[in-house]
Amino acid sequence: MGKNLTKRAEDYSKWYNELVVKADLAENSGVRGCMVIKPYGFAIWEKMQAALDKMFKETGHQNAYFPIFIPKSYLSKEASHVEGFAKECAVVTHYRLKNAEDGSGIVVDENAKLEEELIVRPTSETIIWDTFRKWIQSYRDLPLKINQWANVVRWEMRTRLFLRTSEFLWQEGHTAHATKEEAVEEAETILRIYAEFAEAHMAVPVIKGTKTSSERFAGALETYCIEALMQDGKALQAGTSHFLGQNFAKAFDVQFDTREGDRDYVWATSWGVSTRLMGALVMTHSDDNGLVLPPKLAPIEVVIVPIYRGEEQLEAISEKVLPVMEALKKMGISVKYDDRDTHKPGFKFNEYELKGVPVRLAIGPRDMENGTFEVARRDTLKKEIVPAAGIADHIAGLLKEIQENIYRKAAVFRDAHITEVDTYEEFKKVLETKGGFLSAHWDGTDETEERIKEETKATIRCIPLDPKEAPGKCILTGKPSPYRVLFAKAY
RNA sequence: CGGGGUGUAGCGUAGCCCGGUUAUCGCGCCUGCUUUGGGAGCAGGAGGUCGCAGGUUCGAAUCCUGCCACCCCGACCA
Repeated sequence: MGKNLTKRAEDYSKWYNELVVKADLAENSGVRGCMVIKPYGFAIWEKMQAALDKMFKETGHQNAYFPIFIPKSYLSKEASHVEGFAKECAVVTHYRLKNAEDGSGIVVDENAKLEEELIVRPTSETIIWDTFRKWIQSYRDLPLKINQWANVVRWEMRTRLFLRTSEFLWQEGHTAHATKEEAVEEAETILRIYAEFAEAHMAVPVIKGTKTSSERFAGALETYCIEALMQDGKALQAGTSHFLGQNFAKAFDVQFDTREGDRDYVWATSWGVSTRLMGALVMTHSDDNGLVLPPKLAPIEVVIVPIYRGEEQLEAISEKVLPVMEALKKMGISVKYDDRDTHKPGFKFNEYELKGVPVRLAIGPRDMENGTFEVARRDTLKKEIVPAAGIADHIAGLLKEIQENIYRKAAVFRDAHITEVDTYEEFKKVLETKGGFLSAHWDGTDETEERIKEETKATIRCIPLDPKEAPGKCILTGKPSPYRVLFAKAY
């Protein structure tokens, strides 16, 4: 990311905010940590949605929609769940306003107080499980695999654009299964889908793992996660998938008749990814010239900029451009022809670099003579002259290469920032100087994790799946440890 | 909720300490001409409750009091 980026969070945040605003992605709306997602940014989100939705449906999930308001009493049915969310809920207490008697404006009508307050959903487990009770009677109704695309509200004390906004968009999956094994398998399947989406579509390499008990979702028995590394050396939790056991089934009394004629509680999972992924996308690939978007998620994959003098030249150029656009569109590549005469080519070049458009074609008098296009790629900023004949195929290949290249670049960076450390001194030193993930031994206790967090601000991001058996000693206490876990400072 | 900081045009800002003509500059915007292969040049122009309310004063962006909003740090955070 380069010269403008330092290891200090406040500088990074400044850089990031500026980029996002300038890149037409989003800006603070001034509504308590919310964000306005501009059309260009939302187009990225829509592409993410489409790809994920396809993967969910291919694995037997169906979309549905549940209310945004949750009766307060629902939230308290699962003890650890309410404990985890109670402190960050927006509450609806009244349903009517009126004109103030002294004419000072609109006030809440105290006569319109709700019998039971409504919570603006911070997540939908409770209202969905209240519904699942009515939908599930027999093993024949299982598995029930539902996904919802929605907004949720969490009244965080401090917010950060994309990463922790008061309101955010996400998908939340909720499933019910007849057996524990099937539910665990579901949670792991979703984790694989998330990882595949992050790596193949977002070009963001991730580490799959499980959370320690202190970082686990409120109400879950196991939380699986994918963790990504940002360019400033901090980790970002990019998605979670939870095995909920029978906690919610018991809290909401969801029982079913088994094949054997018994009665049992169902086994549950829930999982989600949010607009935070867009933050991950920006912070993983962007450079000092602006966004770098992976072709698979770029709203515009190819932009064509004509360089001309006068109407006649533009018409002649357009004649060459239109067949290329047609050919690209036939291949399913999104292409924009920017023939505005209100901006000069140089301005457009910079604008589309800022927006992260993967490939830019330019065509001017010189190319008209030679029968060529100038092709520029966003990831390396390199330019080449390519014959017009067969250019669509060339571009299709280039887009694939860019998709792979930015993934490779991010993976090399990530791998270079996983450091094995064996002493607490080394741990602290690497954390301060290099950052990134620290692979270290831990004695498995909450107390040790807590103390390391207090002293260094690093947390255990995950216990990697299928850890190599490599016994060692906890860096803090020296007690035995079966395998290494990954620590990092996180967003 | 505690500590620190900032509010001046669409955006970024100078001026404030030490009150005094018409509130500074850059970007952007509008008009015209020339330009167009890496953010164009020149000329002209529009745009302001100086966060809000009150006070001191002949006079307040500037001093005083109160309030509000936002940012940063902390506590908090699938």
